[in-house]
Amino acid sequence: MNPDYSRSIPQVWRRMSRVFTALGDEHRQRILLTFDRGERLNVGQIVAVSTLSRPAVSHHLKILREAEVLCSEKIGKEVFFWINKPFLTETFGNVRDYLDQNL
Amino acid sequence: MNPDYSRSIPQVWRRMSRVFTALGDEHRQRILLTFDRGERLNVGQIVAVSTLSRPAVSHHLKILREAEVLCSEKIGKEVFFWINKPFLTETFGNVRDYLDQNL
DNA sequence: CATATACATCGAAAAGATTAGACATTTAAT
DNA sequence: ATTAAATGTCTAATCTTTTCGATGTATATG
Repeated sequence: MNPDYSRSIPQVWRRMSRVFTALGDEHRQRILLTFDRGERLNVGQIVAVSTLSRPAVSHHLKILREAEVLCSEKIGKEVFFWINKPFLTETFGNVRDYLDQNL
Repeated sequence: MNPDYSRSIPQVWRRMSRVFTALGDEHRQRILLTFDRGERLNVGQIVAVSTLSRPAVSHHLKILREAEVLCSEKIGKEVFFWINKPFLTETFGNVRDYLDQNL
């Protein structure tokens, strides 16, 4: 048993924590799955297929961006989002490796 | 763009959703990381290293069990928990494969 | 059978997350 | 300089999750 309740969360888990939280919400999962391969979507497009208001979508996009699940770039008046696929692939791989090696 | 906002969550994601939610909470992450390799812990042991009350720990264990992150078995008066490592390894692998193939 | 142990559940309070309207900001076009 | 378009932020209401004391249930033990 690892009793070190205060310092026990390793780095790979800390970074993953926000990913778990970000993807634990069904609206945010739907946003993620709205993207086709390599596609970039602006906020208006995401709002258009969502059932939520624009502020709500904006809120969820912020959480996804802060978790590094999505990247964003402002071009003119628009803000484009896309999936941070390298990060997600690496992170899920890391978690699986951590499981294999430590748990 | 995938505009099918209502039916778009694939099976692998539906099952994963509860895992994300379960692991999105820091208390539940700490519980998971309390286990050593292949170890089985009873509720009392988990409560002992936690900063939470027994009902709170019980609540989190229920969520982890329902997400299939942990397995449990009652033996006598005690309930033992252990990490469902095969499921976690498989599920994180599935998610990574899904990312590679679809996003 | 009475008591103790280990755990789960109930219920209410507290904390936190989500939501949408109103407002603010940035950028482009006239 | 005005106006319009795209997006972000603020705020308050609502909803959900978390929390713990109290109570309930199952199992073992004297």
